Amino acid sequence: MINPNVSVDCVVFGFDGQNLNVLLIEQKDVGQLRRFALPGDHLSDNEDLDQAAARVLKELTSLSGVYLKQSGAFGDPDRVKNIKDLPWLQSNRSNPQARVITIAYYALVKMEDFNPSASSFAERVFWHDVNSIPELAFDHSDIVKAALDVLRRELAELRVGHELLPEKFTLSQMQALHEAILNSSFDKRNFRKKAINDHWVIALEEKQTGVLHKPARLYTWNKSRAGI
Amino acid sequence: MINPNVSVDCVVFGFDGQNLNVLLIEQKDVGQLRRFALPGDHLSDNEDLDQAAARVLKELTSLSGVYLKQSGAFGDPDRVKNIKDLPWLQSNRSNPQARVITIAYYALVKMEDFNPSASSFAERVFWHDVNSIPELAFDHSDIVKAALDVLRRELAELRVGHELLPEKFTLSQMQALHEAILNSSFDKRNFRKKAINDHWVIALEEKQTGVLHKPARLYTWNKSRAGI
DNA sequence: ACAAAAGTGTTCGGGATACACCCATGC
DNA sequence: GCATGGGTGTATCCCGAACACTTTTGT
Repeated sequence: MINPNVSVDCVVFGFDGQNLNVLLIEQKDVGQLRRFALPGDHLSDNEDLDQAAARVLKELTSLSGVYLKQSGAFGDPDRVKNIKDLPWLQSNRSNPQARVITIAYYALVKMEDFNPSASSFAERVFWHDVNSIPELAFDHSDIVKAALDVLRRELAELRVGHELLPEKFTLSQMQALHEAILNSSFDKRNFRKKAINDHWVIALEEKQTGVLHKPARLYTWNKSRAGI
Repeated sequence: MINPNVSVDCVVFGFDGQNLNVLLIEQKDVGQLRRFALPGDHLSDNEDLDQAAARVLKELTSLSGVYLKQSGAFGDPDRVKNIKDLPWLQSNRSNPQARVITIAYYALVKMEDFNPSASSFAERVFWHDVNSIPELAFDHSDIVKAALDVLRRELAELRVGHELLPEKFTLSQMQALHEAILNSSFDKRNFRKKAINDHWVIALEEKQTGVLHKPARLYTWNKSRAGI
């Protein structure tokens, strides 16, 4: 049984080594409207909120094994009452009027690790650059904004981001990650000093191969230090 | 109509100039069990989560005009299934088995400003020192812990705490507030330097009266600076 | 030899910390 | 005059910010 009053929505941020993206779905809708939304659906009985988020994400996008963290609850009584959302609700919900409280989750993944693929509910699943998100269904734009805030705060405390780089990575890759998430840029020397002095990473006796420039030294996360 | 699946719980921190306390209720229970819990109840139709928190708090404790902020959602399917909670649920809920997802809110108040008084659901409403909280109903102990974490992070960024001091206050009072919330102590000189240099406060040309020692200078919040 | 990214050191200013004594008032 | 909290200054350290050139590899 599903719970008609409670849903979960997932804000999955994807990093491709360059830019930060958000995973969106294009919902099947009546008419030729293109509706973009976050992957989300109702809570089922006997499942935890965390489990629900993981299940829903997998069902809608085929992504699994993603570490989802709660980022807030959204319960405006009118959050699913906007006229623009009505056609979709009417063709997809047994009670389109029902009020829905949603619990938002967010996650960070390496885009290359996941091959999102659409399921029954979604016509299309795709990544979209986080800096130019189109209009989304319901209050999903607010949910993304809030999740991004939380993400940035967590990154500053190094509680997220470990899953976004390969096992062995270069400091430039790590810097690109921080720059993409925080949408800013840092001085290379200062960034490296900090990463090393604060023991975020451990230097390996290994270098990149196959690059057409000076190969960079590889590093790995200092697991005892970082919030892994 | 109330929503059987969603509730709000309020963690109201109270400051008396000395110590940090939490507002608890003693629920009416069958038998002679004393049950302590956070003020909380189900969401009603057509009310926002924020409104629900304010309403519930007022109904149960008579506190109103309190700025409540969300601190998390708790949705373990078994969070209201513990045997210790069953008698109360049976005598107070039409469907004691119903699963309940709760949205937690927290607030900070001056204890002297509020005279909590019990309502129908609560036998007693009282403040309890935050450092020695008794066992609470459901998962309310976890909710308090989580709220305290959020509160401390917000205080560090000076986003809370303004409502806890009189309009005009001394720097010692302010320091006591920070020390109570963060459960630590600071050097007087350094604390004052920071409060003044960072323009948290504005010095007034006024002094305390009626104290049996050197009267302290009074200050007020710098409203343009602080997150008021 | 050239392109492309890696790698590296120093200076400066500001904020956090540590620390001990005199001051104004009420009784 | 004594008890009580109010009030003040300085030295040190560490961190963050700014800033430009040389090195290594593949082609």
